[in-house]
Amino acid sequence: MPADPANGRREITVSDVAAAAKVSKATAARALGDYGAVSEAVRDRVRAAAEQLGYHPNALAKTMNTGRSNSIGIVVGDIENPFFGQATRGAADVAKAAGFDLILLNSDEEAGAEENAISVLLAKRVDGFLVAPASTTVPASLHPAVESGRPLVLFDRVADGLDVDTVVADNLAGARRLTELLVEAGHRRIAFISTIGHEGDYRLGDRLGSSSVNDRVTGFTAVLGEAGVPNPEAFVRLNARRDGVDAIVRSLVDEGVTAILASDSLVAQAAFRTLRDLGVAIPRDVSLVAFDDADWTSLSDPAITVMSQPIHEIGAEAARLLVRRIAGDGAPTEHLVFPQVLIERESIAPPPG
Amino acid sequence: MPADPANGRREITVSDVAAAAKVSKATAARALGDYGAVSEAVRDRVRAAAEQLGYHPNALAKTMNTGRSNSIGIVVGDIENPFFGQATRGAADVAKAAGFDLILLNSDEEAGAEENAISVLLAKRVDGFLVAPASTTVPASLHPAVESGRPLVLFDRVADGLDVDTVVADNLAGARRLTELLVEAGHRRIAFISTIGHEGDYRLGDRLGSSSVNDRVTGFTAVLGEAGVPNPEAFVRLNARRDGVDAIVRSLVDEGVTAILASDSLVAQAAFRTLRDLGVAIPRDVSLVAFDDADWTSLSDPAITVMSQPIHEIGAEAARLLVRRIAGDGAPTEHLVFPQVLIERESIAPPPG
DNA sequence: TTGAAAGCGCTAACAC
DNA sequence: GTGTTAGCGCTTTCAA
Repeated sequence: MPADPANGRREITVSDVAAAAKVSKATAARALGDYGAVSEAVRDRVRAAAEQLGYHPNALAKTMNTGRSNSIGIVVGDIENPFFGQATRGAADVAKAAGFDLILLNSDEEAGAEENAISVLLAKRVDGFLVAPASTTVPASLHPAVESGRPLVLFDRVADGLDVDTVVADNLAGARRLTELLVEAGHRRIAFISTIGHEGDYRLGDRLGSSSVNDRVTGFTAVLGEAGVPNPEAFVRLNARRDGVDAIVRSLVDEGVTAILASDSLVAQAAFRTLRDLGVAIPRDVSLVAFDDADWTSLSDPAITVMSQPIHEIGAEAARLLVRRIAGDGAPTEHLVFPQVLIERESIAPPPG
Repeated sequence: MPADPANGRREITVSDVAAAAKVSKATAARALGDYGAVSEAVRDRVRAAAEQLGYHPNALAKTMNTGRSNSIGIVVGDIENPFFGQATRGAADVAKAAGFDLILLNSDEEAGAEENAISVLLAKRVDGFLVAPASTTVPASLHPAVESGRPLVLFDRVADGLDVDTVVADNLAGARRLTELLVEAGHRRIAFISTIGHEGDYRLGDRLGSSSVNDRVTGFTAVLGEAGVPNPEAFVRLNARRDGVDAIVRSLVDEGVTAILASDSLVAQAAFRTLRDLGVAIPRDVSLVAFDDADWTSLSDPAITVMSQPIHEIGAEAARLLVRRIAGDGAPTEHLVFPQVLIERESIAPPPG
């Protein structure tokens, strides 16, 4: 007695409806599934029988035949992170409008978990993938998705050497602008903090595991270099997840850094707390800027100057692109880049002294 | 040529692997699926062939036979809301550990969308449902889920007249405590604000559409009544989504209210902004307290006194319960209630004057 | 327009 | 331990 969970009842099938309506299974299926040709009379009769019996179509059986599941797999770093919450919502709305549902998996930014997620989605025969890749330099975990032939759209990050559609924000320009603001205010000792993992000290030209962080670091060090700051790479602090933002900020303050650029709002939040606990005044003692217009950044005292990204739209656009690919759009690979917008608030001041 | 998307290739099946390994389909399936009895030699041979051919199991076909899809449907109000982000993450982790994936749908707190979501999940033959019901007084949209015989666990809210498991926080006690704090500080004109929809003015005994908000209002008015405040129900402001928190707060200030209890952190955030824009000092002119320890509440100036809920744990526990039910646990319906914990900060002061 | 029959990829008896 | 044979619930030829 398969196809039924623990409880006793058997699901109503097309056969049951067909029998009740006194037509063949094929005809009942046509009437129920809205395809092929069915006379109006028969159609109504079948529908009535279905209603009467409480028929619920089995989408899985349909998928077995058509090869289409009407589901999209989405792999995010962590759905609890507001960034992914917003992107997922944007994607969900577009997907739903196009008749797709989302199967959601968290990767925790780990390649292993990501590969696992892809494999689960592959087994469930999703029609396409939406992923914020954990590693954009070694996107091996994405290969199975690519090889499956099902469309894959990357969002928030691009991946090296993978010919797939991507939807990201202009992190390079955003980082440049934020850094310029700090430099113009007179800062020279500016630190960049990110949670991204990286072996050893950061050196100019190193490729970071996330293309977006990579672009941010590149923009940051470039502007610093142009401003005549020697060894700008020495101001890049990575591995903040492992080492702790708190510890990093403390040592930065000791080292006399006068400004901090946080790579995301979670890092900024931790840095803000540490500075406050340390009694270091923002922006009088240390200036602080960040990416993402998280809600707290406009509520804190002082409010934080941020580079805002159209997160919702990035998710939505990625889904739109994916839906088009699923529909068979064979246009060349697209790489969409959304502009970021600066929101100036009160967290920048000239360096002290 | 079914079972394959737009592109040309055909998926590798158990039959292909069986042929390559020169065994029967059944044996290949046993080796691949890790069930039944297979000799080690054959098992290795089959696995090697599978690897070689690039075999990926079709979970859907498996579901057709076993009746188990290893997916759980989760219906939340809005995944962009931090509350649901956290609860979903809690649920996702437990689900994954038990071998289940999540199919995520947003209801926007509308019964229609919720019913739709349930029907989609039913068609996809999820093994169980996790839902934060849009309406707990008229849970009609949940009936199809209940009738399907597949387990359903409600979280954050209970539903009237539905014999299903629920996992919620103790909103009544939480609201009482928060209100007591305000009363003890000397407040008498205290307003309660929620986005929940309600026809006409709130009257004592009205059942609100969300059991959690209902409990909060009940606790709030009870404490006010015990403190001798006449007509406490007059201080309950609902429909804030429709009318706007901003407009409500402005009129409240005009009416000389000296304290506000926000039903959730999103309402609190909007209220905080309005008070700030109005130049009304918190807590000197108006005290403000809220539910949920959202990150901004400890970063704002002043930091907000809140009633914190174990959101992550609520999601996790709901998933744990559901997984047990799916496994066939026939124990009586459970109603889990988690305590809320008060976090005192600086947003309460005696009323002015 | 309708029906009969085959088949999607897998599991589950049952026999050997 | 292995193979044979039926299905799961649907769609899809192909005839009638």
